[in-house]
This record gives sequence, C-alpha cells and structure tokens, in this order.
Amino acid sequence: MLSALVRNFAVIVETGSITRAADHLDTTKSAVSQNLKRLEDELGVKLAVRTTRRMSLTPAGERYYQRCKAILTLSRQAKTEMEAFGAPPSGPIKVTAPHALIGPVLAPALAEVTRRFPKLAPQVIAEDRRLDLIAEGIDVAVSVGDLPDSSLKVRRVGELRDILCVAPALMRDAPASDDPDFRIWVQSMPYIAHMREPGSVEHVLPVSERSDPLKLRFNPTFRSNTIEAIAAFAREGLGVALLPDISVAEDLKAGRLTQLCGSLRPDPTPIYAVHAYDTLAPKSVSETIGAIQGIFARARS
Amino acid sequence: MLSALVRNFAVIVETGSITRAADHLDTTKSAVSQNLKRLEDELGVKLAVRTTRRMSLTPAGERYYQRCKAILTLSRQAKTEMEAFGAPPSGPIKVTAPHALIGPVLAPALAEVTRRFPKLAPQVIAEDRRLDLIAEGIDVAVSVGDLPDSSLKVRRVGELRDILCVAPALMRDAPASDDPDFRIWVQSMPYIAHMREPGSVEHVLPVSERSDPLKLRFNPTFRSNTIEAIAAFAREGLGVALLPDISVAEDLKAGRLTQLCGSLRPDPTPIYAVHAYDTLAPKSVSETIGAIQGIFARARS
DNA sequence: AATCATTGTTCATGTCGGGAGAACAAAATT
DNA sequence: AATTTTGTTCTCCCGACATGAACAATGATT
Repeated sequence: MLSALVRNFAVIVETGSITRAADHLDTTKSAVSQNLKRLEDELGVKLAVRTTRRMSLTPAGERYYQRCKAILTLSRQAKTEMEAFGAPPSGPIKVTAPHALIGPVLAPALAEVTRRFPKLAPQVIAEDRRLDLIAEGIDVAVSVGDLPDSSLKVRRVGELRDILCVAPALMRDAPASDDPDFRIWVQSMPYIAHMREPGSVEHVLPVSERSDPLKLRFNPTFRSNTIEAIAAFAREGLGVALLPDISVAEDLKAGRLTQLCGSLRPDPTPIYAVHAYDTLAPKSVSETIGAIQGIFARARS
Repeated sequence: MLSALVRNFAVIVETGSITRAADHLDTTKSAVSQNLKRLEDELGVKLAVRTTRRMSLTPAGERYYQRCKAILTLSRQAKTEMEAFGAPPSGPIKVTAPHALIGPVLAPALAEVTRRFPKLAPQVIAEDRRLDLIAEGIDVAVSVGDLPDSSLKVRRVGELRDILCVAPALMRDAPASDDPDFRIWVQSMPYIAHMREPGSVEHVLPVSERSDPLKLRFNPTFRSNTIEAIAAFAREGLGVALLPDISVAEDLKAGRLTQLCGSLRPDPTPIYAVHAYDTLAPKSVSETIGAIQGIFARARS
C-alpha cells in the first residue's frame, strides 16, 4: 500500500540486517537487497554500508530513516483514521501500557477486541515511562496516575488499588495490630521500593471518615525497577512492598502474601487511557479503550 | 517512488477529475480509476463520489486528502534533504515569491539553477501573502520586508528600491521642485495605492544626512492588489504610484514614467530568502538562494 | 594462516500485478 | 432525444519485480 521501498528500508534498519528483514517481510534476501539498491538509486545517495557481518547507516541513511518513520507512522494513522468513517478496523494498532498492566488488563482487553475485529493487529509496547504518543506513533496509551495537561484525549478507565504486602513468614512475631508497638514494629521492617521513588517512602492509609489516617514511613532496603521483581522479592520474604491488587490477587489468595495492615489500603490511583486523535477517534481506538474499561469494571465486581 | 495510490488520489483531488488526473500523471483514465478503487478497497472507505459531471469528496476523502498532502510533502522533502549528503539535485522544488519578483528575479535565478542541475523541476507559486512554509511544503520563499521571528532560516538576498513614479503628462504643469508650492502641488495629485495599505499613505524621502526628510502624504484615489496593475494605471496617467525599481526600470528608460521628486527615494526595503531546513540545507535550496542573491547583485551594478 | 559459516550481491528466469485501450454506462448539455 | 463528456469495466498483454542459485566478501573458528 505504501511505498514498498520506504517500508523495505525501515525494516532493514530496524532488524539491522537484510537477511532478517527478508523473513520479517516474508520475501527473499535478494528482493530486499534489490529494493534497497533501487531506493538508493532513486535518492542518489548510499544509505547503508553493508559488510557481511555488520550493517551500518551512513549519515544520509540515518536522516532518511527518521523521515521514513514519520512517513510510515503518518500513513498508518491516516488509514486508522478512516475507521471513524465506517471502515472496518484492520491493520496494526500500537498500544502501550506499564508492564504490570499488560497481563491482567491489556491482554484480556485486546483479546476481546481482536475477537470482534479479527483483522486488527495490535502491537503492544510494555513501557513504564510515559511515551510521546505523537513521536512514537502510538494509538492508545494506558497510564497510571494523574497526567500533565496536553492536547491528548484522556479517559478514566479504572483505578489501581495498592496493597501493602508482606510474606506471611515475616508476620510471625508481629504485635497485635491494636498494640501501640505495632506501628514501630512495622516501620522497622525491610522494605522493597520501586526505583522511581528515591529516599524513604511514606504511605498514607485512611482509617475511617473522621479519624486521622495511619502514616507509615519506610526506609527501603531493596529496590527494583519492575513490579514483577518487587513482587517476587516480597514473596521470598525480603520485605514489605506496595503492590497493585491486580498483580498480587493470586498471591494473596494462595497465601504467598498477606496484607500488612489488615484491610487498610492507600487511596487508589486513577488509571487513564490516552490517545492523540483530536476529533472522531477511530473505532479500533475507542473499542480498545472501552474494552480496557470493561476489564476494570469486571475486576471490580 | 512513493505510494502510487496516494499520489494518484492526491492528483485526482487537486485536478478535480479523473480524466484530468490521468493526463497530469501521463497515464490513462482506467489506470487512475482502478488505482482509486484499489485505495478505497485498501482503506475500506469510499473516498469520492463521482458522477460523470462532478466529483466530490466524502468526509473521509476530505480527511484522507489532508493526510496525503502531509505524506507527499514529507516524502518529497526527505528526498530533497538527501542532497545535503551529496545526492545530485533533482525532482521538484517548490519556490514562492511575490508576483512582482517572479519575472525580474525568480525567473532568471531559476533559469540559471536549472541550467546547472537539469534534473531539477522548480514549481513556482506567485503569491504576495506570506505562506506557511511547513504546511505548504515550500522549499524556498522570497519575502519583502522584515520578518517575524520564527524557526525558519533567513538570508538577506537584496533590497527593493521603491520609486515614486508618475506619467510625464501629469508633470506638465508642475512647479519647480525648489518652489515652496511644489510640496502642496504634489500632495494634491491623484495616487494609486496597493490594497494592502488602508487609508492615506505617507512616504518619507531622505534628502541628505543632516537635513530633515521630505514627508509626503497622499490620499489614494485608485487601489489595486497587484503591482502590475498599479504600474499599468500609472503609465496611463491615472496618478502617482510607489513602484519597485525592478518593475519600472524599462518604463523609466522608455520615458513612459518619470520620477516624481527627482532622484529622491524612500529607504530601500530588505528582501529575504527563507527556508525551513534547520541544518544542512539541500544543495538545490542553497543554490537557488545563491542564484537569487546573484541576480540582485548583478542588477545593482 | 586456512577453512568455514554467514551474509550480501548478482544474474537469469518466471510470474503476477497493473497499465492500455476499447466497449460500455451514466449523466449533463444541446 | 441525440450528443458529448466522464467514469467504469473488461480483456489482453507487457514489464517490473520476486525468485533461487551461484558468487563474492567478510569475519569467526580451528
């Protein structure tokens, strides 16, 4: 549909090799090689110097690849936009979400959407940072926590309920929860923090409408950059950790983890779905967002 | 080189007809028609409703055309950019300039450039307003007068010397230029103004380093939106007009017009060449700008 | 250093996509 | 109603492009 030469080149760059590009594009080495040659002839510049072992872009190729990405993204989005005018959703749709939400939320949501629109081909990017939707050509992003103002369209799809978890073994010598020493004891426990929170960590646990919340401050002894790793460490009894309910529901049920302060929990964090289509979001986008919202709604009940 | 389907559609929209698109693309009606159909099938949406007499875009087509323009512009510029890496200049280059500069400046400049780079295909847009280079996909713009700040690259290429002109017939009963009545008499003459200047018009003519300039205020009786028309009216003796030297050099030499106040002239206005390539302007762009500058330099001598 | 494995290029060959051109259909103009 | 203009559809056919093998170049392995 779109310039085969451009796509050909982009795949070469992304796979870093003509051979890999060939089977990624379901064609032969020679076809890829010739297409690259054609593009170079067309442009009058060498785009890549290729030895048998290594392939590297010339400065021209570097620059041209940037443009290719832009062109391809624009083309893909132009097509996706047509769904707003009745076209059946089809082709690639790029979705990003934090690692922790991929399994419990995004996977079932996309499964549902692709069941309804079989020609849709979701591309999932697991990424905890917030990406530039425009630059990366992302159609839908799932984002935890409040967002900075932007021109993007935002919809609240659910909330993340964090739970202070701990392995049961560590609770053996705990004071009773109404014991005044309980708070002291808890705050002296080892704590496993996410690397994005520097220094000590404080959690606010609302107790009831009228009474002051319980504030707990921890000094992290372990840190990791993924929820999965933190959960794994917590299961191993390395310390207390704040983990989202969706990540530890199984562990709690199976008794591998317990809640540290009974049913006390921090206030939930809102979760948003974000997209960059100003007016008239394509059906694939709105359906995907709807499905994500549905998963959260079902999980809540 | 770039998706034939997209280009095909863009040309259909711009020519407004499949037949015209066909000979614009040097192909047959059937090819154009089939390509449009292919694109519609690909997208799953009807882009244009076509009767034998009229062709109109659907809302989807309207939107898609916008995207097509962006894609095509991007592709064209991506290719042009390659010239900075040694590619021989070729293909279309979009240049815009005010009507008055097309003949005396842009035409000889582009003639020179195309002589050196025969594969270059300039597209000239005569337009007195300042256009959005990015949105219109313009490579080089020639602009008269100071420019607002922007991210564009600007280079001074010459200057415009305006002359207060009048048909010799109207000078018959003029007082001597050192007569105190001269100023009164001049300002009572009919004046032909450009439509972009509303109300009365004042011109400042510097006399010498230390003496005050001569200020003349006119009440326009005629207005037009093009320099050519204003010059024509002036030649017909309809009044005084401020005209650029390059437009009236011939008329002055042939005696069809004379300078109203001897050799007194307003301060010249700078002329700039503008482009949007941040670093490393393509050779076609820099050569074009250089040629324009050359024309001005030659005219001055 | 010599051999081998891997990767990119080139060449001859075959095939499928897509253009050509005519016939057809629809609609506006006369 | 006839004519002209424009878009569509059909068949035929050509040429651009993929194919696959042979070749060349390069780096790894012994």
